[in-house]
Amino acid sequence: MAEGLSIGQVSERTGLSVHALRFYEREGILADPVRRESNGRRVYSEDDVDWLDMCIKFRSSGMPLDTIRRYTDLVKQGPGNEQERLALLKSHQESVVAQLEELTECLRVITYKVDIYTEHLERGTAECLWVAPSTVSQDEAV
Amino acid sequence: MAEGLSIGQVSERTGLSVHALRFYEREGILADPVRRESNGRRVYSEDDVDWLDMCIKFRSSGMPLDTIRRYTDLVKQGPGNEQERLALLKSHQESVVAQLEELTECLRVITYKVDIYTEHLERGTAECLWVAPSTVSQDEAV
DNA sequence: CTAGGAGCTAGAGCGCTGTCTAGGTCAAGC
DNA sequence: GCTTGACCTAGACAGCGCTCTAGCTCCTAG
Repeated sequence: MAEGLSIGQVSERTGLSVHALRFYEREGILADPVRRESNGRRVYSEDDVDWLDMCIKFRSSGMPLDTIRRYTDLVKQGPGNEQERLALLKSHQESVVAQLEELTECLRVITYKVDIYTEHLERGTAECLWVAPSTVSQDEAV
Repeated sequence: MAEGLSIGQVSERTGLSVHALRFYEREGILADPVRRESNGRRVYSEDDVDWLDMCIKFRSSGMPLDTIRRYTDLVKQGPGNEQERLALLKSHQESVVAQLEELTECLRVITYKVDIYTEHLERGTAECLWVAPSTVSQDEAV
């Protein structure tokens, strides 16, 4: 907070492109409308960076910008709507748990296939034709 | 395989829309070009459904259609490229593991926030102004 | 004989999330 | 004075993954 950060610095620190940073601001995803220098350049605070980091977590767990904006609005409105914030967070939490379950199941299937191919290749090193050409679909219908 | 399935039946069983099924076929995502009845209608086999189920697993773990098509092509080519198939599967497997890690970290953060709000609300049931309006940003810079 | 319903193709359109361009300002360094 | 580089705005464009429409063919039931 001592001096404030330029958009370029924030881009480096968050990993978001400067384009994305301006885009997020237009989309109302930033807590405040972002302070400006006299010349119109954006000045970000450490708090802004923290907020962005949280938004990145939201995004990368599949929360749409729309929902992030709704959450941002709730926070902007100030105290009194904690119930709503909590509801939003909880619902996203559930969605993340569901995603984790689905991903885990996908991983199970993929790992099964990886194991099968690994085994096949270990066995038939020299000639890969361990299986008759006509049985390819069965091979793949694992 | 006794009689074969119509696109509508496959849609029901896989959860993909008929639009999506035709789209996937155009995109070369199906093992074979899908048999047709004399009148041009698609006839799917159980194997096709199995293949689609696997594609759904791929998709829902973030594999782009492009990559699914590459994998499909490898299988279409028949035996001899198992190394490549395995490489593709392994790389996707890694990506899924990475996603799981990221999601887990997101969940950690979100759960932390959920817990904080829950605690706050349990404490200050009556008046929600347990925190001064000016400290909202700190509140949110968790 | 007619209406519905399922299917077909080709291709347009859409929602989301950015990314990039054009055209400009400003400040610092050579 | 001139270049360079970071920044600005408004708005066009892009990629992905479908989704939908138009206009058609069939088949079946009433």
